[in-house]
Amino acid sequence: MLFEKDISETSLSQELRCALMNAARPVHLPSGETLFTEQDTGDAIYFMVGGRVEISMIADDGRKLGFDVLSRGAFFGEIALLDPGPRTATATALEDCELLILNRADLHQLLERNPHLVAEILQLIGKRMRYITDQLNEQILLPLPKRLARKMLRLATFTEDGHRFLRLSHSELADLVGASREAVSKALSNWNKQGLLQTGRGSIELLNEDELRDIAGL
Amino acid sequence: MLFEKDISETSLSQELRCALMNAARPVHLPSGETLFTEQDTGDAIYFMVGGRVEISMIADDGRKLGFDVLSRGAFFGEIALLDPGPRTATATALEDCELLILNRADLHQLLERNPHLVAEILQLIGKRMRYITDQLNEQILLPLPKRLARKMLRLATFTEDGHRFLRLSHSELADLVGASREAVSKALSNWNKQGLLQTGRGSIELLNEDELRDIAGL
DNA sequence: TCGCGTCTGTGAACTGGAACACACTAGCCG
DNA sequence: CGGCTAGTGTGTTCCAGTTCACAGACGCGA
Repeated sequence: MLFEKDISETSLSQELRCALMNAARPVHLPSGETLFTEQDTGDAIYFMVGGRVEISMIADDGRKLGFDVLSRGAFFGEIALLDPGPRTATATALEDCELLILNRADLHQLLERNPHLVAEILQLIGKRMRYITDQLNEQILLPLPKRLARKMLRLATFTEDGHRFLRLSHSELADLVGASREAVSKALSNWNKQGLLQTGRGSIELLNEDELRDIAGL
Repeated sequence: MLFEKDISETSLSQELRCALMNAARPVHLPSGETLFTEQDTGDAIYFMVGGRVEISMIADDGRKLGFDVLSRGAFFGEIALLDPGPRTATATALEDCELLILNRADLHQLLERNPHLVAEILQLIGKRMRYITDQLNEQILLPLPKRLARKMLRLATFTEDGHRFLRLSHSELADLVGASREAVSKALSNWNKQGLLQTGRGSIELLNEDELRDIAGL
């Protein structure tokens, strides 16, 4: 269930990509900038061309629940696009980002002109719902180590030398799995000692992916 | 964020309702019967005409996480409709149910014939995503009492004498808020003593809705 | 009417993970 | 270079909620 892969650029049809390029407006989002927060209104969806964006939700007590870290090929903001109203999450740039923005009116115009794209869009939305549902499942039913291993496997990107690694601090990871920084640190340093991975400042390299997959129950 | 109300029959346009009635096939589902489970494949969506259906997810260890209890006016099964593949949850009839079933091919035909329904469908899907996202939020970030109070307020139906009540056992409720039966029993009997509600065998009547709403943080 | 199974109330022990409290380290900037 | 600010490692305490363990209580079926 590799979400990023599923909706990566390659998973969009040539046709949809073209249509989007024509209908959408390019935007630059500087690192650290917040694109929108919960309670903001807005009816635009964003497609990522470059950079990394974090999607998170802030609780009343200030706790932050990270939901995802997205990069090239992903999209976000679809809920308010489909159902106008407050956004359900906060989107922040972890790095300088290049985005394509498409608002509600644009979407409907696009679909009117290209009715055969409806099916593809609906399927994309379906995949997204699948992913959110899985998250709900995992966050509630799985214990921390499993959640952590899964999240790492999902977010890890490839280096040129074939290894997989991720550029996230322990506390960012903690937010993403709904746990405390300390708990994540402890799990990671255990796995470090066992040689499953190699922790560094703000980055983690996966050394034994199979074993991690095993821990994740995959 | 009353989901049942949002997508209740009244929230569907006259037009969409008519189109559905024509395109969809009526089905009867006897009490206790399971309509589909996770891993089943299927590409149909179901609209509820009568009865109650429970949507739940089963963990590897057998634990059950209830997701929702739906009644007249609600729909479910939309994920596999939009994105063919395994179902993400299990649907079981709590009572005898009357349903309308619409499969993927039917949907696409319907949308081809009535392209202006696309917008409404997309919005319905958007609302559903909103709801699932909220669930994710609440389940992870809120403590048990809050979750419990919210769930009860959401699921309570009206009696003829104007009170609100729900027909669920403590363990069913526990599944729905992702907690143990005992924890739910304890919370409920506390509130019972405080006069906020009246517990009975398999049913709960809400006496002080305002106070409960307060506990729920709404 | 008597069971027997399901639902409910409530304790007691246990535990995963949070919160708190430090010590230590790597980089960054003046 | 020295100091300052994240980021990390690890121990201790604490607590919400689980698990286990019963004891009623209601209600249905024979």
